[in-house]
Formats: sequence, structure tokens, C-alpha cells
Amino acid sequence: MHPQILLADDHSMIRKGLKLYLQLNLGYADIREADSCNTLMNELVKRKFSHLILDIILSDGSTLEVIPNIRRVYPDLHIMIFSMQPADIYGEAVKQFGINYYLSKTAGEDEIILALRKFIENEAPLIKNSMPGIENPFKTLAPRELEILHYVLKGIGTKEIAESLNLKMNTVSTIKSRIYEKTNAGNIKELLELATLYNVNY
Amino acid sequence: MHPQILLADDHSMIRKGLKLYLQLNLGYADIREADSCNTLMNELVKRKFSHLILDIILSDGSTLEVIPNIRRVYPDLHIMIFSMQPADIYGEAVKQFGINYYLSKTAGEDEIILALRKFIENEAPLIKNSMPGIENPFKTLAPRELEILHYVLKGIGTKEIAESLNLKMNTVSTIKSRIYEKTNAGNIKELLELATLYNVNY
DNA sequence: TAAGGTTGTAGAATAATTTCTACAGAATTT
DNA sequence: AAATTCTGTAGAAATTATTCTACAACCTTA
Repeated sequence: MHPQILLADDHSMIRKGLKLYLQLNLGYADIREADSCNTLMNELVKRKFSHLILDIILSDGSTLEVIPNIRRVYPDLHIMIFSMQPADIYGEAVKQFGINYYLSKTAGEDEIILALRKFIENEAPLIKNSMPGIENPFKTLAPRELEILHYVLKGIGTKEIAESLNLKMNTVSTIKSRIYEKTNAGNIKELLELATLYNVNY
Repeated sequence: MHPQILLADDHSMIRKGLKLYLQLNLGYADIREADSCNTLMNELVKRKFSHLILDIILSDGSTLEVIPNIRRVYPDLHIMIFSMQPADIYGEAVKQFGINYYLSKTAGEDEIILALRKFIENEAPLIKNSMPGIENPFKTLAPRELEILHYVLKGIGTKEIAESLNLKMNTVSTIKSRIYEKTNAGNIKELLELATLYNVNY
């Protein structure tokens, strides 16, 4: 039973690195790639996969939007998030979708390698229960809030966000106000500062 | 004369991807890695390199801080920035240091490959060499524009600025639009980035 | 399981911001 | 010196964003 792996990341060098690594060092040959949510979904219907490794942000949007669908249609697919975003924020959000593997791109090489092997060999989940400590204000954001945060941090306006996500502007504004409330930021400047401070990049 | 290449990136998978790619597909074997400004500097003194490929943000800070030193000590080293940051903002800044190769991580695979080969084979620069010396976009701002910029950079809104300066909101908006025009910023996010980049504290 | 909070979504009303246009005085260029 | 561009200022109109309210579906907790 060899694993069939799909990699979704919008940086081709990340895909190359992962793929070559998985092939050369771990001996998993059956690997395909996707760079957008769109191609990701296409690949998934084309054939069967056992493991999916994906970033949160792809070239055409956030995978948080498509993960619920993927989960519903392929309940047995093993999914790992491999992202720059800090696990203590996005890991929480992603657990709601039943995803227990979250690996940071900034992790050291050894850690990444270990995590990859564990993931593909279906060992224990990688998200540890968060340690008590400083409150990360972004940790309390709901999935949709994170998604919209992503746009806000890029400097995109309410109207454009609404259009991108097929929402009413009111909705986006409401969610924005919840983001500001939860993070205690008073304006975009402060929100950007906080995001930098807590290492939240879109 | 085989090229001696140093890769500096804080994502080990990017380094792996680049390294394996350069080795397997382009046949360049002599490659070393660094994940921080610190190790980058250490590698440089350890031995001679002909080419340096580096990201702007490493684990311990921005390479913009160390590039001037590197340039001074190794004037013949060929340097390429390989970064997620948009070239139209950072590319300009980096030209000040005499760096003419800027490649985006989000570029397609073909483009990346072409750029890498060109770079290592010392072909034409990838950032067009426009005007000598970098214009600081903030330098062209009129006094009142700088005054209002000051408020804008603090995240203060048009209405409040107008009240503080006893102006009509229209006036403030007009001046703001002139600021955006002159700096070529598309939104506050970009304006803040530019301000950081050019050390504008006003 | 009932009660209470959270999340995702908007309508209506309101407020903030931008755009387009204009104009006079200052600065700069030809 | 005349012509041109830049600055500082707004009115009117248009656009964009927020607020306040609501509600159903979900989650959590006592």
C-alpha cells in the first residue's frame, strides 16, 4: 500500500523541495502537484490520493474555503497543513475541520523531515495542545474571520473583499469589526503591527 | 570556472528545492546553505563564493541590513534576491545596493528556472537599470503633504485629520490622493511598507 | 437539555472617504 | 516675462465603509 501524495503550494520551489525530498530520501514516488485551489480540486477528482499536503494560501485564494468540501467528499484523505502561518493560530482554526497535522515552513529541517514521515506513515497527530502563556489575540479568530483578515492585511478594501468572497459589504464590515474587537486593534496600522508582532502574515 | 553558490533562506524546503534543482537539472554541484543573516555572514568568510541567492527576510532579521556590508567586502559577488516581497517595492530599494537580480518566489516554474540559469551564467540583469540613484518617493512630497502623511502613517482617519488641522475632509482626501500618487502606493498597507523601507518617521 | 455564547450572513440607515472639478497664489521652467 | 506646473484649499456628487440590528445555525456549558 504505497501512499499517493498530492502537494498544493503556490511556490514552485516549495513543491520541488518537498517532492524531491519525499522521493529521494523517503522513497515515496507517487506524488502530484497543484498550485491553486482550482487545480487542487481538479487533481482530487482525477484520481485517488491517500495524503494531501497543502498551504493555506494558494494563488487563487485560501484553502480554508475548500477544505470543508474536501473533507466531506474524501473523509479518509489524510490532510496536513504546511504553512508559514503560526500553528497556534491557524492550527486551532483548522482543527475544526478535523485536521490534526500542522507543520510550519519555518521549522528546522530535521523537524520537517520527522513530521513528514510521521504524517505519511499515519502516526500520532502533530498539533500539540497549546501551552498556556501570552494570549495571542489572533488565536480567537474564527475561520471566516481569519480568511478576511488575510485580505485586510493585504490592504484590500471592504468592497473588493466582498466581491472576492461573494459576500455583501455589510457582512465583510461586520466581520472586520469583530476582528478589530478581538484583536483590540484600533485601525489598520495597529492591526498590521500586531500581525507582525505575532507573526501573522496573510 | 564552476560557480560557487550560497543559498540564504529561512525555509529549509525552499533551500532544498533550489539546491536539488540547481544540482540535478543545471549541474551546479558546489552549493552551500544559510538560514539566518548570522550563518550567512559566517559562510561568506569561511570560503569564496561567486553567487549568492537570498531572501529578504531571514530567521534573525532582514538581509537589507547586511547587504551593504557584503557588497563592500565582496564587490564581485553576484547577488540575487529571491523573495516573496513584491519586486516593485523592494526591487527599487535593493538597486541602491547595486543588486540587479530580483526574482519572485511566486513566479512560475519556467520563469524561475530561466532566471536562475541567466543569473548563474552572468547574463543580463533582471531588473532593468533605469535611472541612476534611487529616488526616494517621499522626497517629492510638499510640506502639507508630509504633514498629513504623518497622520496617515499613524493610522488616523481622514475626518480626524481634518479636524486636527482645521481643514475640510475633501481637502485632506485630495492631499492623501496626491501622496498616494507620488509614492505609487496603492493602499495604507503599501504606504506603511514604503515608509518603513525609506525610513520615513515624520 | 435548556440557556447562553459564537459564527456567518445581511438589510437599513448612517457615516466616512474619495472623486471630480475648480481656482488662486507660489514656484519653476522655458 | 510668459507659460507651465505645483500647492493648498474646497463644493458637489458619488462611492465606500461602518453601525445597528437581526436571525438561524452551530457550539459549549452548566
